[in-house]
Amino acid sequence: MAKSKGVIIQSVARAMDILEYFNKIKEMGISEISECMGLSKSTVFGLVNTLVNYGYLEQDSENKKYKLGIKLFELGCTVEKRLDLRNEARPFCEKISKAYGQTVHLATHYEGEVVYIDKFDMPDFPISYSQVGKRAPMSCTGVGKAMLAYLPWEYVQRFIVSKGFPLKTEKSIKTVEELKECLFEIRRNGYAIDDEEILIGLRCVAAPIFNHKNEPIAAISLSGMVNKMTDDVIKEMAKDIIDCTRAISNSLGCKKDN
Amino acid sequence: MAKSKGVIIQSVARAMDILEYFNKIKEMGISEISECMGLSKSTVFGLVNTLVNYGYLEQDSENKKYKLGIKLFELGCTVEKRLDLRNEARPFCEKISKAYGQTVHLATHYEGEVVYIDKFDMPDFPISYSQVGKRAPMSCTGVGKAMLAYLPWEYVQRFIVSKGFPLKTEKSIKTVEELKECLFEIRRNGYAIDDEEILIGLRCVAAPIFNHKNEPIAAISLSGMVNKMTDDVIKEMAKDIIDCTRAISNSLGCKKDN
DNA sequence: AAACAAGTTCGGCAATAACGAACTATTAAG
DNA sequence: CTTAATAGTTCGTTATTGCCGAACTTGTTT
Repeated sequence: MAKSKGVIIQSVARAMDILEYFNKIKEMGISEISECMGLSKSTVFGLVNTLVNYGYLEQDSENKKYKLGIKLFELGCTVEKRLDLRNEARPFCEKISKAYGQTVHLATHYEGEVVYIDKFDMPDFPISYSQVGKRAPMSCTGVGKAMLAYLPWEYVQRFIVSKGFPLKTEKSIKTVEELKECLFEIRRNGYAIDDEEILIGLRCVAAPIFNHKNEPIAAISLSGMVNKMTDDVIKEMAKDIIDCTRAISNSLGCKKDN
Repeated sequence: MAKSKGVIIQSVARAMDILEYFNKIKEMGISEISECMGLSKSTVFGLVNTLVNYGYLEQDSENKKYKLGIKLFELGCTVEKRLDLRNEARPFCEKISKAYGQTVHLATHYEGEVVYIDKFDMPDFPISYSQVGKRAPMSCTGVGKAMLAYLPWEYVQRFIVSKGFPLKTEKSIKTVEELKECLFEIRRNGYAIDDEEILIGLRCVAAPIFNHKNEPIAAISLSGMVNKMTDDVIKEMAKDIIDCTRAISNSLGCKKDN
């Protein structure tokens, strides 16, 4: 399932494949899992039973089906606290979201994917594709491209180019040349634009956040419907976003202005 | 490590023991883990390497140490969304917290322990023992006792009595008789009081939340310093908390008024 | 009441995880 | 600058342990 590097303990890998499955399908029984994963019922039962014992899965007493357990919430909270970036960024994101009345995303990257770690939605125009904790392709999002532009080319090569470009819409980046050109422009401007590349009708402006080692560890974006996001508006937004990301970067110990 | 029920897959159990460890000590190396768990370095390496491959652990590129990975944040967020209780309760908690200017906790229970799922802190008087995602003993907390009072006695027996009573302060419940007496009174009053039973100087009032099956699945508490929490104040607070928990219980499909 | 479906248990075989030792890499000390 | 020490990683062997198929149990449907 996952790209194996070095020693992989089969049963542990299978257990985590099962958890992964539950991240998509929230409730499943033993038979269902064993069918999906091509394992015998008894094997799955052993794994699931172990996961239940540790609180990673819970069994519904009514329909006997299993679901993700509260232990994952517990561990997830621990990780969340480590993301102190989130706390640093929160007031800035809130402010900018209110200022423009648009949705703001805060995201980090992990192995070539965007992971949303915070979101300030507009009640009247909620964006459903992004949810805190969820992933999205880097090449189709403003936040993703903003980070890619400042990541070493080996990273881009390894996690983006070699995997092929996911086509979310017909405007999504399709080739390496396109990507290179786009990243070059982002570095020149200091901000990234997503012009209906993940969802038709949606445009975003994003800028990267740097840590003390000057690595782009996150990004912030403002998203809105195409008709409201004219070139002039975007330019204005970009200024404010860059002010924000610079301030956050500084608070994380970043010295330079990228 | 954990109480084994049925088939337990050793390597999976060990992998989860490792994750558990990281929930306490945030950064560890291979040698450190292998020492703590009494396993050979190579065994630990295999497990850790598998966990890294799946994003459950991450290795710091500088000091080579490992820490909990972002995948846990991802799965934790999925679990969090399932806790729709949290969303239902949030406006009520916020309101009551503001009304009294005191800290409000929302907690559920799992295997005889309280798990905090939301918290509204007072900036000028933050309570540090409770953090979202963390656990606490049921017998020492208002929220815990409020739920225990309405849980079947087998539950109390199995998870509380048989485990012994944790003594957080000298006022913590020490005996079964004390507990029985206390739970009886909670049922009579409809609310629970924690009088410096988890932390000296802290008093709480709590009431349980019921689901559609009339099971006490959560509780809300108001906490404050002893001098502010006089008997009269507590009685007044109790009324408001019960109003809240009744409303939340109803929104979860609970018909009865307990 | 019987047939079915889903969860759970059992026993035997062989794959696999565990271990110790050897090998790097990095850091501390002499 | 050399050596020692510490921590991370790899390898090969062995028997432990996890895997499977089949049987058993429980509950539901026709």
